[in-house]
Amino acid sequence: MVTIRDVAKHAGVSVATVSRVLNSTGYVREDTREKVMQAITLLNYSPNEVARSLYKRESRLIGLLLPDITNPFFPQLARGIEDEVHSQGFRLLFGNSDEDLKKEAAYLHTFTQNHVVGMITARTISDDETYEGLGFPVVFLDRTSPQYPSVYADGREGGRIAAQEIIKRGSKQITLLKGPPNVKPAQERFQGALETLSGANVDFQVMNTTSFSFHEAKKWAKELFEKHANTDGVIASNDIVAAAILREALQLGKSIPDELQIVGFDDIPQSELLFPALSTIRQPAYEMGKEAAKLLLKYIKKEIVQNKHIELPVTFIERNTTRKVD
Amino acid sequence: MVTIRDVAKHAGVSVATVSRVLNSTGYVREDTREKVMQAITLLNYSPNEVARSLYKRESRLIGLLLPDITNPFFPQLARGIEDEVHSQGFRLLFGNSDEDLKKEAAYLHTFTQNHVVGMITARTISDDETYEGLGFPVVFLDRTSPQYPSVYADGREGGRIAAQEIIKRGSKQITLLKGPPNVKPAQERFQGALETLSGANVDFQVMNTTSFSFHEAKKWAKELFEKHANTDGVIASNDIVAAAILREALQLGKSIPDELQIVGFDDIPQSELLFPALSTIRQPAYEMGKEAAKLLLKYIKKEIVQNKHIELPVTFIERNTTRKVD
DNA sequence: TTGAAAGCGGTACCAG
DNA sequence: CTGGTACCGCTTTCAA
Repeated sequence: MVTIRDVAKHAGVSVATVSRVLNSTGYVREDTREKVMQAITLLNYSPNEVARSLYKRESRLIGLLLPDITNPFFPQLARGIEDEVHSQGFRLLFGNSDEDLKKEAAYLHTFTQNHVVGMITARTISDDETYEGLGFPVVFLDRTSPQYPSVYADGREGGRIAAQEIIKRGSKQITLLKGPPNVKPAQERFQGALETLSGANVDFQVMNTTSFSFHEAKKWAKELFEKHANTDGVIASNDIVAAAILREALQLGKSIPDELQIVGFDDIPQSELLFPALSTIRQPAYEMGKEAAKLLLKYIKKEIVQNKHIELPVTFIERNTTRKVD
Repeated sequence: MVTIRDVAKHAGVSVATVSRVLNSTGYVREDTREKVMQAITLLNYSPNEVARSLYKRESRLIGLLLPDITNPFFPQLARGIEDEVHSQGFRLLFGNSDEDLKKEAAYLHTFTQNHVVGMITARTISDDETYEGLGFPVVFLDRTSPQYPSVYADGREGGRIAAQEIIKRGSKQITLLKGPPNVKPAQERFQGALETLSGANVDFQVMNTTSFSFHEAKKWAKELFEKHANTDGVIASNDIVAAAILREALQLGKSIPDELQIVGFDDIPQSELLFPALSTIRQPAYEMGKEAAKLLLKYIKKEIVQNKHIELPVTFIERNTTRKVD
């Protein structure tokens, strides 16, 4: 491994000088700078991040904590974050929390022990004390937080829109899925939809689904049609569940969207490939990730931030599990 | 930040002693060990990974390079890796390469600069020189490599099985999708299927699809039925493309699987939620990730490894885009 | 069984 | 404009 000392020796200068040209700090005469640069390229030297990190007490690493990368909503987020962060020269220390306090604590520990300059967390359970006194900026993603900077989509509005659109298209006996009680964004969608449904001239029922997983989704779908065979509109808690319901409905021979309309939530890439293609409420996941990264980077660079809370719009993506209106 | 010196002072010993109890190296009398432990818990001390990493020239970080986490096959891999690695006390430095040599080089650089103890790469383009002289073990995932340890599924066999199963179920005019030419596993599947198809009593055509992306998938699907309207069996290069084809076929009013059979590849979680549920060749992605991590960890711990190449079996998952046989 | 001290590879202060 | 050097926090000889 070639060190700064090797470079200094080769260039016939001191390590201090090499450090200066490396970081473009302080004065360095042009010709010595060039000597140093030559030595650097000659030796193919590149500074040791760990040593730098030790002295400066900060690395170029950013912590990223997601509930579960296996949930199709998160890869988009992660990608948005990575693209932004990478373009600014930072790298990601990544972990899945499973919304498990123990794992989360382990990662927070890792992050501090490795001198990350900041972190992004998409945890949705609401117990913010865990994040106190961390010593580096934290951005919450996919949920609001009064104290912490955060980036999120307007879930409540999304819920409202979902309900409005399905009502507008003629469903009269709507089933609203509740989604995991501890996942805040899910509950906001739910509340939004509930709000609109309550005020509208339709019948509706709430079904208490408690998870998002692939496995469970099939279960909810079955249960839904057993309990509410006559429903003619479903507002699902996310696209996975919506896909499972669509599947079950087709299985039962229901015609979509004529007999039954379905609206999902998230707009994961796969939703477009379903048949009929899923109508859904889109959350701009990639952009959310990107915005979160930008926001964090501002804190890291100690720029002044105007809005510590960034809300991104949700939009109704009309595809073919809802009827057309004019 | 509380350092080893603080602990030493509190315990009335030297930093060397604290280090010894921390690492359980060398001799330390039981009662001094206890004094130290008390000081540690009292001060809530935990050692600085960066300092440790600098001296030892190795961290507890593992590099993970995936082509694109947004491709639904990779989150499973990533999760398998993370679970294993995390359980053994290691953490992940993660990046997407987009199969781009520049980005890849940037990450290799990051990994070395941050003293990773090893890395896993799922890159599929075959230019192994990039990985020479890295100074830490590398495990290739999702593809073979003669020199490097690697974990992969038997793609060729998968291709054969796909072809056998679709033939067995009566398709006579089969369309085989080629998949991205630079993605090795895709080409192996292709070759396997081609091999079986060539030797069988069926007509078939090869369609040259060059990517896996969601966006392109729809295009291939359209193109497929324009070019080969009379095809009665499709072997897709992965489940995304298969989903797009299923979608297009249903759109065109084809009855699945009676008129047209479709076999995918990968068995991503979503495939089960399609209607009809997708028959596919399963690659055990999670297990592959886990095995890759285990293999790497063996190298890291300098254990003797029996097989540097681990091949996992692929299996035909019979669902409803293929007909039943008895 | 313990402590002093020399690094690991950088950064930054201070003197010249 | 440049060099010497202390120091970041930990590990590991070496000597006591």
